[in-house]
Amino acid sequence: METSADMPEAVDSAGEVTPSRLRGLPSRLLGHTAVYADRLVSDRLAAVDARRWHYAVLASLQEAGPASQALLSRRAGLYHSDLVGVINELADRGYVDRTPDAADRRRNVVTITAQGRRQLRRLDKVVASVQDELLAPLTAPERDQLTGLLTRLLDHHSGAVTVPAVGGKHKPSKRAGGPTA
Amino acid sequence: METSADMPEAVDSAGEVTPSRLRGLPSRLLGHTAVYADRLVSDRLAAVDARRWHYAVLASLQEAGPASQALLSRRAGLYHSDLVGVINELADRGYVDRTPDAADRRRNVVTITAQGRRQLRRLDKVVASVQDELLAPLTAPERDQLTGLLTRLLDHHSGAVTVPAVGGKHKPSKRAGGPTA
DNA sequence: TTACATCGTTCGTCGTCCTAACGCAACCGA
DNA sequence: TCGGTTGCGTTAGGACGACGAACGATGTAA
Repeated sequence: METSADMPEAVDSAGEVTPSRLRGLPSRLLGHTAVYADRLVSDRLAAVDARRWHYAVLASLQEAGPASQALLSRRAGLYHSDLVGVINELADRGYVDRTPDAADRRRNVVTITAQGRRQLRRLDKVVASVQDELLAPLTAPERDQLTGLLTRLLDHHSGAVTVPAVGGKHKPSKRAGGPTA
Repeated sequence: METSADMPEAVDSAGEVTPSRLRGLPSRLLGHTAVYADRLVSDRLAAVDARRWHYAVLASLQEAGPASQALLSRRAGLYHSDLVGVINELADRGYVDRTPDAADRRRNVVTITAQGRRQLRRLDKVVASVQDELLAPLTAPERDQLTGLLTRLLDHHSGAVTVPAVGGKHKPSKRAGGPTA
């Protein structure tokens, strides 16, 4: 259809309408809502001096028990490079202990502390309320639909070994190889 | 519930299960799928020497006609700071013209060229096929459901003037003020 | 012993979102 | 006609997340 492109004085008119090509684009909707969600979560967590990964790591420790950093990074789904800082922060706040493993001196064993458990419970509440805030406009069954659909997308793309390398002509393509999550 | 946390030898066992607290979290699902989608889109676009913003800007020019950079940035939803580089890239490739506006010498009028239109058509195909790839596991009605739900979330949070500033105690909160998009 | 894999850590890249400031030009009210 | 405000394009930069590369120290298997 190509909505008329050669209208003259469209330079001004302050029309700030999103192009129709973009308005319904799933990838775009996904990206935008994710940005909103991230901001919401980060802000709410910052109010209790926490970050997203704090929750993931504490939850992982609580549910699956003590772990080496390598294992922990696989379980929580963040890069081992980035885990270091998170563990530092959690240790500074007294939420986890990081002690060298006697059995394998390469490893650190990370353990959640009593304070860590208390913080985790606090975060549970914050996270739950943030989900509620995020999904406010949706009814309960709609929320289930959404998480169901997203879960299926995620599952699908996790088995697919990521982006089968299209035509790799122009650029070295960057970003190949499946993620950890 | 608290799934047993004090199981002994959980340090190894290579169990890479995502904690149950995280598995169904909408904000997390959203973030992860968005990352996947972004990567998919970026990779596919890179194959035709394009980036996400290229598409947004070309689409905006095509649908709403020539515009100053300021207006364009509002329409396409990217920051004027970042627009500069995008326009440079598009101009380098001959997809847009950037000419000073005689009527208002502060402005540049950005116009899509014939080549730009051709590229846009190319990108249309790429983008469409990427959506298909992204939503592969979903049926047509399910896809509609998903975009519908996401749209509603987005609409809701767009009117809400963004994050009503919770308690602002620990940190200066960073990131206040509503976004452009 | 030699070769290789793993672990923790540091550093650096890239893209996105967003702020701040600059010089310039246009506009508006006095 | 002037002076202030506002808008424009541009540059520089910070914060943050996903991700890669490499290194020394350690474990493990040939």
